[in-house]
Amino acid sequence: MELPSTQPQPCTDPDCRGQHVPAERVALAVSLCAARGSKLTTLRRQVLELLWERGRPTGAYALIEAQELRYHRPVGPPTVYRALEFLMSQRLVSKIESRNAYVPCAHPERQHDCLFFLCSICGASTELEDPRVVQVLAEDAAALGYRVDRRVVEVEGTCPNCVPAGAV
Amino acid sequence: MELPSTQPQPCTDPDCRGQHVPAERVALAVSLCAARGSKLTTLRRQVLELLWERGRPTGAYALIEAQELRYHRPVGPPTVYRALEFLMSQRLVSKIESRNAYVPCAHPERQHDCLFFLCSICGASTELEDPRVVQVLAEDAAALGYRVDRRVVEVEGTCPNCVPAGAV
DNA sequence: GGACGCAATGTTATAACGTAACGCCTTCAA
DNA sequence: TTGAAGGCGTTACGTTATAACATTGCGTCC
Repeated sequence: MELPSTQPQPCTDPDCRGQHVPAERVALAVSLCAARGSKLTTLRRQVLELLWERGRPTGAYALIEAQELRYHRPVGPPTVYRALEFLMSQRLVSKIESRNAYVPCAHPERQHDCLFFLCSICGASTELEDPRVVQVLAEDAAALGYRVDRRVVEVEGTCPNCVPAGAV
Repeated sequence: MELPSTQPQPCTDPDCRGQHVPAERVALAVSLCAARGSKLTTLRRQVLELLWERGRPTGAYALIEAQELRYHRPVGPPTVYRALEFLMSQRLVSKIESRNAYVPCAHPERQHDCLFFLCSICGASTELEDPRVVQVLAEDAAALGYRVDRRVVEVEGTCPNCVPAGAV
């Protein structure tokens, strides 16, 4: 049996195997922010809800449209970007740099940088936590003399649903 | 002694310890493209030269200005983006997704995806090759059923020159 | 030579992403 | 009650990237 810290953790919550019901995730965010004393306002919560409901990396301007449709509350770009900035500061959301898009974080209760696997066909993203990546990058950073603030790890490819069975 | 493939390779060329003279790197690109039968035109070569001379991640619009200044050849955005697209297809250049900027690749003769360490203070970037990262991400991708096309690994932090001696 | 085909580049316009600056409103504490 | 701070609205603009179409240059085939 290996140490937990040497194994990847696709989703360590026993009750969550991809079953990230938006309402539950938002409720978790509400309680987290309450505990932290950070203000998850209505607008910020709505943006988070929209990201969960979308289920895939979503651009800021798509969120603006969605906000109007879903909540009948028209918002400008600065408003949405400010909400995203807050949500990222709370680790409730991550930016997918290679797409200029945003995704909700499955497990904001754990402070970590995630890996993201992105399907270039269907657009889906899968979040993963793997301490080995963190470890290796930390070693490399130390060898180079770098201090690490943030990790961006995005793997683009084809997800299981989009890979024809048996194909390379 | 460990296997080579398990060690990071900051720069395995014996003659290159950061001594990437632009002219030499461009000459390498010329011979590589000749060998591959791909057309490194004057414009494409100039863009590559500019990237080497800049020595740090550079945005497309900065390249447009530099092209005008350095070669007295005004170019439009599509032209520069096409040149970058070609250079990336040849692995002569990588895009730094977290900055919307482009860097020349130190060792295009080796087909690989690199890690990049980025200094948020001075803007410098350091390219690194580490098979361990490739290996770990491949394992994670396999576990998730993903086929991997491209890896984006960018570590943001503070470089040795910008970290005050002894600081965290 | 000249007509064709094709790749590369030029040109115009616009899409997509992101932010600066300023003002109003609410909240909360002194 | 008033002043400070944070959150949001609004306008305008800056930055990054691409669509669509025109033009150029160059090799090939007749």
